[in-house]
Amino acid sequence: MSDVVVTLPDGSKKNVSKGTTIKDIAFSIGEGLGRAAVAGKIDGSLADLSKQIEKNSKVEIITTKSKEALEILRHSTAHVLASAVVELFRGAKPTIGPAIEDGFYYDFYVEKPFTLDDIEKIDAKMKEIIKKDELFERSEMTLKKAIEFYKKDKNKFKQEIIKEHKDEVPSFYKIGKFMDLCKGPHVLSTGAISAFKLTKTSSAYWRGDSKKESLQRIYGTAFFSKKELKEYLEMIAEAEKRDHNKIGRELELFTTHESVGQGLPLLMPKGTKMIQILQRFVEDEEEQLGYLLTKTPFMAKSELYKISGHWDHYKDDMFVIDGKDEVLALRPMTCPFQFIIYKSKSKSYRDLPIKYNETSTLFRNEASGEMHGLIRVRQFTLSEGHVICTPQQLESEFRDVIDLIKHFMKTLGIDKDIWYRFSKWDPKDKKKYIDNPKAWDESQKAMKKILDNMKLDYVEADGEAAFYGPKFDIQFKNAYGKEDTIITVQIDFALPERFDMTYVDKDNTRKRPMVIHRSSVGCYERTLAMLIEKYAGAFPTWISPVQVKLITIADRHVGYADKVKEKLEALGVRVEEDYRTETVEYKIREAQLAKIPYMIVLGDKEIEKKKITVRTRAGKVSYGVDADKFVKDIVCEIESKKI
RNA sequence: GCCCCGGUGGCUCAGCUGGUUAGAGCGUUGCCUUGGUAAGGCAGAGAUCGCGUGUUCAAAUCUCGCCCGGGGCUCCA
Repeated sequence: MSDVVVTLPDGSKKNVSKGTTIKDIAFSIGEGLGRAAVAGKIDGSLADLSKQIEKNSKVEIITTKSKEALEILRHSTAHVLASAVVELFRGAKPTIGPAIEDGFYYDFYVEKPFTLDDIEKIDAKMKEIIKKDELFERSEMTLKKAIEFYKKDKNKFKQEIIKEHKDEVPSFYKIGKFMDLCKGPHVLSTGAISAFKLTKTSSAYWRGDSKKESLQRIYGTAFFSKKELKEYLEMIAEAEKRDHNKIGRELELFTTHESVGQGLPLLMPKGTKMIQILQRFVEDEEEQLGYLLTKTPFMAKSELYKISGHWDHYKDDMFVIDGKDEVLALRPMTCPFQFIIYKSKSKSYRDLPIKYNETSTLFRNEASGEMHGLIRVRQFTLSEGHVICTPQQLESEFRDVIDLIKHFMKTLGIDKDIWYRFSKWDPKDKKKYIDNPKAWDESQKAMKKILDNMKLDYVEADGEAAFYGPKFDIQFKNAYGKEDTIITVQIDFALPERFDMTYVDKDNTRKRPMVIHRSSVGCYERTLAMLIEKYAGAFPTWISPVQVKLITIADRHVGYADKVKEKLEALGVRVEEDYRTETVEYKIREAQLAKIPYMIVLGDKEIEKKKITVRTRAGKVSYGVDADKFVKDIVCEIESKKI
């Protein structure tokens, strides 16, 4: 048999006979490598361990340590899941089952949705398949045969996939009796799957299109060891303890009530206090930067939204009101209102840029399954603003906006928890986007150029733009790992024209200004949610709704405590008292659970010496502290907004 | 809008293969007690068991519909 040369990643070459498998190569390099091998790469493309080498090529061994290996394992587990489902549920049609960030899922077309019981049965069946250690056997079919195969199986989804990839030879993987269309690669056999867990079910649309068939999705995850799986599940449980929806309610920041309605949280005094602090901070900082505050109506006639394009592109998401003689709608955005203000008087190039901001209350009629705590609501308050400028000013104004956002993120201590996304339009989606390909192209190019000039690190996303222009989004992940946009900055080419906004330039001609739609801290509700999860409720002092908790040991200390409280409050420190007849340790514990930055414990000694005892929430204790000095320190800390 | 899970005093939960006045802990109210060491003592208040409907001699428990909360899909600040 003739030899072929394989080149390994370290550059070394190896002569092997034609038909040698990747697995053999791995073992020939070393016993350990052989056992750790999951798959391989031939000339850069992934391949099964059982793949035979046919010609001179570069070969790489993928071991359990690499990210790709984990994806292969998870995707292989999805096959096992599909095998179990097909065996247990007659008529279940497998569709797709990819590996995702933390695991995998598989979508099935079934008559009846899966219940929790079904999941248990599927789980048990999967364990059986794994125990049998079935081989993943690869085979190929002609296009015609493959379609025939799925015609017989009445699986139109797979047929659709095959037709979409009609330039490729359809490959199949078989475990036991279950054949599944798949590119691969997979682990050698089901026995390689040692630790998996099915995590949740949901419905999902075929091709992610809500007009297409509803499929049943099963999510799961898999790891190379039980220990890693356990650690992962513990990590998830830990993250969920930070869930703003849980601790936000526990800390009495907000509540909901069924009689108020979905997506309409009620901010309680403490939550409102936090938002007030944030709002004042934002409005003051923006005023320093030349922003002009506006206050515009919560609703307008449909005419306004027809001009802006909301009526055509956004109506489904608006609350439309019957206003007796006219049709009104609650505003989903403030831009049209601020544009009307701009237009109320003619503008010279000398006036630009004009920067309006508004702490605007917005209403969006989200689909009923969308609402989530403070993150996704039907009424929210956005730090919204519009920079109206000349095209020449666009780049520097855009930079200023980003700098402002960075400043706010840093102040809130979340600058390391966010990342950037450049959101572009989808030319195929005529309903969602204003149809003006030339303008889209120009504005997207303009934004990309600015972003690249600023050397910002960002990911690109298609079909995520606003209906009127591309967006630069600041993204974060919630306690469950779900991604959300916290802030967005948009370059708008469409609305200045629709509203016929102009300015008179140096040459005495009317010109079209550019508009930057921007937020600075995002919407207050969502930002609050993010802060709760970031700090697990233990907020930096300056934003904490209760900064100091006053704890008395016995009733006779209450008089003095009141005096201390007065002193603190006179200087704007937010104090909460706890004069109940409970044990001190219990009160302190409770205060710590409530994540309060400082606790003052008062007893006879403190009163005699006219001093206070201060404990931090971390447990650090300072005895005999002068109350005035403490107040000074805390005010200093708040002023510097140190974390 | 679609799928799954849930809704029992302010909170956390038990009861839910239908059967006497619906339980517990925490919280809360009153009195007593108080430098306590993960919860001082005693007494009390507080629940149309999410709402409606049906089945039944009988429903917190079973049907169906609706509302709200949660996890996903779609969508999105």
